[in-house]
Amino acid sequence: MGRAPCCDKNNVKKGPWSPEEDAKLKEFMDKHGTGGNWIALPQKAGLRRCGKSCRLRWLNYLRPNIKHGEFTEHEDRVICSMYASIGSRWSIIASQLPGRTDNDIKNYWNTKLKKKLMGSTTMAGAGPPPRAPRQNHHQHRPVLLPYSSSPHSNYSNFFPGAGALLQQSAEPLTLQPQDHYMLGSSGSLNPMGNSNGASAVQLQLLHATTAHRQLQVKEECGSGGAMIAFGCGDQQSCSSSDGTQYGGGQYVHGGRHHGKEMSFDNNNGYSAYGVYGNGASAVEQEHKLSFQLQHQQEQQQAQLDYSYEEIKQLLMTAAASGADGLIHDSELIGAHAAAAAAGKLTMM
DNA sequence: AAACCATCCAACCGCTCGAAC
DNA sequence: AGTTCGAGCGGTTGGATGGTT
Repeated sequence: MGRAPCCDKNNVKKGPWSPEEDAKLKEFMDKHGTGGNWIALPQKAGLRRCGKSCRLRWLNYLRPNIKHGEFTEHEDRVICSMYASIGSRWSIIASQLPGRTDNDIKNYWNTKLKKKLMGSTTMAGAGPPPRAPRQNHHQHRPVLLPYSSSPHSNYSNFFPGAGALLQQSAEPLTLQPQDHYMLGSSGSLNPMGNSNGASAVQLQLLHATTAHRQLQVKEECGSGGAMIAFGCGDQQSCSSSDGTQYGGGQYVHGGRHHGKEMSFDNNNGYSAYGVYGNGASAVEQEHKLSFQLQHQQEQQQAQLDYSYEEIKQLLMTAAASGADGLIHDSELIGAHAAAAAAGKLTMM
C-alpha cells in the first residue's frame, strides 16, 4: 500500500508565491510558529498550499536572517572545502554559512561555483568525491580527503581550477570559528558488511579556534553510520535551511541513536559527547569512552602540538582501523588529538 | 525586433528516516 | 512488529530574465 499524499494535490496551489501568500505565512509564523506541524499549517494560516511548500518557502525565503545575494570569497572557499570533503551534503555545508540555505548553496554550486572551479580546464577524470549512495541523513559517509602537503591539492584533485580559486585569496584557508570541516573516511572504511552497523567515522572539526574549545566526540550511528565530531563550547548551533541543528553540542538520543552525554573539562574547556548505537550496550560504551577521554585529558596539552600532517595520519589510521566498522580506542585518541590540534590548524 | 540560448533560482518531487500508534 | 505520517534532504525542473545573434 502506497503512502498517502501529504496533501490533496488537486486542491493546493503550486508555483511561485504571491506577496499576499508570503505575508500570510510570515504573519502566521510570527504569531504561532509551525506548531510542530507543517502539514496542518497551511489550513490554519489560510493558505492553499502544501505544507511542504510552506516549509520550503519559509525556510528558504521568509525566515529571518536569510542572506541573499553574492557569496563572499570566504563562503566560496568554505563551500569548496566542504564539498571536497563531504560532497553534496548541502544542509551540512549550509550549517556553516549563517544565513545561507542549503537550496541557495546548492544552486550557487551548480550554477556558478562548479563552473568557476572547473575554469576552462577539461574535467576528464575529475569530479567531486565519489559520494556513497545515500543511506540516510544521519549517516554521512564522507570521503577521506586526498591530503597532500601541497596547498589546496585536495581541491585540485577534484577540480583543476580549484587551486587557483583558493589561491586567489592571499590568506590560506584558515578555520574560522564558524567553520566546520569534516575530515572523513572514505567508503573503504564503510563497513556495510558489518552486521552490527557501526560504520563510517566522520570527523568534524568544529569551531576550532575559540578560546573555550570543546571537544565533541559524537558517534553518529544509524543503521551503519558513525560520526565523531569536534566542536567548540560556545554552543553555537548551526542550522540548515530546514533548521536542522548541527554541532554546538547537539545530542541525539533514542530511536536508532543511543547513548549518553559525557563530558569533562580540562583547562581548555574540552568536553566530549558520545553517541553510541551499534548494538553494544550504550552504558558500556559510555563508560569505556568516558574512561578513555578522562585518561586522555592528561595528554591533551601535548596533543595540541600535533601538526596537520599528524592529524592526517591519525585520521588515516583511524579510518584504516575502522574498517571493521567499530570505533576503536585508537580512533578516539586520534580523533581527540585531531580535535586538539585543530585549535591551531590552518587548512593546508 | 525576434529568435535563440544560457543562466539563475524558486519550487517541486521522490526518497529515507524516526516517531507515533 | 508492522503501518502510517511528518520532517528533512538532495536532485531536478521549469519559468523568468538577460545576453547574443
